[in-house]
Amino acid sequence: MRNSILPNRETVSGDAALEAIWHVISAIPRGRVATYGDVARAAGLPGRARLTGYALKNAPDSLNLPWHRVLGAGGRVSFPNSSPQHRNQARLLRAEGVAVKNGRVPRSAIIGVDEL
DNA sequence: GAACTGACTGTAA
DNA sequence: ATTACAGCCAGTT
Repeated sequence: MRNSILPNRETVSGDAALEAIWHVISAIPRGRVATYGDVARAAGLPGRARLTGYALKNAPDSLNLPWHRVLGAGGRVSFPNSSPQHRNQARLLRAEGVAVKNGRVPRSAIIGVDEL
């Protein structure tokens, strides 16, 4: 069912999964980061790292989601090094005390599933 | 329903 | 370290 009854939603289907993902991301403490895979796993969606990306892209701004705290595996920024998005993310992370070095963050800043 | 796409990941060259 | 490639699973076309 493609939520055709929902009035103000724009064709969102995996609502539960997206909400779970958003919830996990919102729970990431300031100054820390998590990986897509770990977020998905913590949301009860093992193996759906990509879905995490989808959820993030599709996330409404009204949620004020800390999207910048979500990085690729090994604490890598999932955007091209020269991309404005990448720079923005790095800036936001540094603003909360996370050292971003060449699109990378220290392992110590990355938190595991159990801490999510 | 097949094919394409992706804010992913891990392995190999 | 970089690039390629193959799994991966859902959502979109």
